[in-house]
Amino acid sequence: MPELPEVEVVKRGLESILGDQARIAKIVCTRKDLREELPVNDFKKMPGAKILSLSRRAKYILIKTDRGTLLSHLGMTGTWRLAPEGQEQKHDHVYIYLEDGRRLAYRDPRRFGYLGFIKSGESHAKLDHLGPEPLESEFNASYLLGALSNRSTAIKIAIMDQEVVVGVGNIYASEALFASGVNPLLPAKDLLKKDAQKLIKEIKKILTRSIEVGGSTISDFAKADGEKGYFQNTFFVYDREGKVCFSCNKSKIKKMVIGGRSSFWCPTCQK
DNA sequence: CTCCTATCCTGCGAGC
DNA sequence: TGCTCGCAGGATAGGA
Repeated sequence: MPELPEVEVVKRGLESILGDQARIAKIVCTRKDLREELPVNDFKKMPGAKILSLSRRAKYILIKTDRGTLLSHLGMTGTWRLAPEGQEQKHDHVYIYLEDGRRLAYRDPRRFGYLGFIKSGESHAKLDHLGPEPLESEFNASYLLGALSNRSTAIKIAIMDQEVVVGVGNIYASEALFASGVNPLLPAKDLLKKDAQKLIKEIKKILTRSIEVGGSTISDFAKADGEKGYFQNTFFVYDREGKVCFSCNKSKIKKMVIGGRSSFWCPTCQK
């Protein structure tokens, strides 16, 4: 499901559910691994842990407790939801029981997701080597031009590389490139400064707007539970192969697999 | 270093 | 209707 906006909204949903008083009663795994092994031994130490705060880094959600931090990545199909007794679903892999009787379920059919544990005061390999957050000021044109200066790979692949900038996935990469008029196949190092500025502005704009749209559904946390797809966003190019471009009203949207991922663009608007 | 491919896994919709 | 096939929003390892 998720790129950065979706993860941010799930994080806020969890935040609103958990508040600042929640304590974990127990964590139960219905299998021993997702993509990687679940930290079942660390989970065993969690009964009684107080949840202190929720945060997000890249597409990871961090659930900080007084016994360490749970690290969640939703992969392609991961979802968190409130799951009262009797509302189990196929592919529920982990349940977090709260002391107040509620229960969170992590469901992930494809199991591309990840659940890990960070011991208090320690770092975690998954969080090393991540590029800047796209909505922070450090993600700016001079940074980006530097990061791309020796990259001959397509710009679309480059902006999806989490070491360049985090959180931009396949859909928003296509959308941001369209909005900034940059051809997705352009060698990254050939990006002009003015286009870098435009691209950064559009990435920030698109991600911010998507968070806002998703945020409006937060009160109904069930909606943060996948299946609904992205936030009813109107995509300008994504999944619009062969359809007329909304901007120039002339060209048909092209599709090409770039770096193994479907990519969409307007040949007129993106030279 | 960078680049490129394959791969993990299930579900769904298009097409026959 | 039922079946097969291709594809899906992520991330990584490993080899060139």
